[in-house]
Amino acid sequence: MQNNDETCDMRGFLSFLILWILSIRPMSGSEMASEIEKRKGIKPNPGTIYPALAELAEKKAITFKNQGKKKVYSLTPKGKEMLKHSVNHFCKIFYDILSK
Amino acid sequence: MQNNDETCDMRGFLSFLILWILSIRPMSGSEMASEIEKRKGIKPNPGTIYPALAELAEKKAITFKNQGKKKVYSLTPKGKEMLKHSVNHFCKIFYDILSK
DNA sequence: GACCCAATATTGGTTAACCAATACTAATAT
DNA sequence: ATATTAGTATTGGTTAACCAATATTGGGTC
Repeated sequence: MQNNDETCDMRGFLSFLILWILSIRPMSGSEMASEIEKRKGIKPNPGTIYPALAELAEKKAITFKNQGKKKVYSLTPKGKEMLKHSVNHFCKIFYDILSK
Repeated sequence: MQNNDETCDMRGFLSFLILWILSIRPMSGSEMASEIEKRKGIKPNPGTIYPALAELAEKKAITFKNQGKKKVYSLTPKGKEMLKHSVNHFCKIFYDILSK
């Protein structure tokens, strides 16, 4: 843990976060990284974000369209289902945090 | 990932969850494990929960009182501060999920 | 077409969260 | 006081999420 007072390093949440953010709006890998930086304060490395995107694409949770030199990713119907399921799980665990 | 459709395995959230649950009410390690099972659906193993509790105790985030054969853990002022900080971080990342 | 840059991809290695199995401890019962 | 059992603790090993560094690709520009 980088910060000694930080109990919540978000490890394991990256693909969840990706699906969530893509449900707000489609975007490219580099935009994703910046969006995640806004939220977490730490920008994921290329070696982190691209394999994560590749894995989600292989699972048919996301697709992309080439747009210039970027790949604009968006959710597939399967990805939306997965996200819904994960959000349910998430909320079951943390239901009483949101109403703090 | 156990479930192929699960994007959110909560790895890395255990100590955060512990602080959160202890802020609701003090409880022992075994009770913690059951409470976590209720939320996550998976009960953490002894080899997971007790080292986590020991680490938080060493950081002075929690203390305990012996009560029968149990150790009833509760938050210290420092633990409350850490939790507050972590909840802020958490909400910064996931602020728009809670209002789904 | 040669060069440059942004975006994407890959490789190799590290770390830490977690589990399974086993050991210890303390209270209670017989 | 011995056995039992719930609770707590430990040990050793596995796995996967992540990073740092490097490589590749694809557009634009001169």
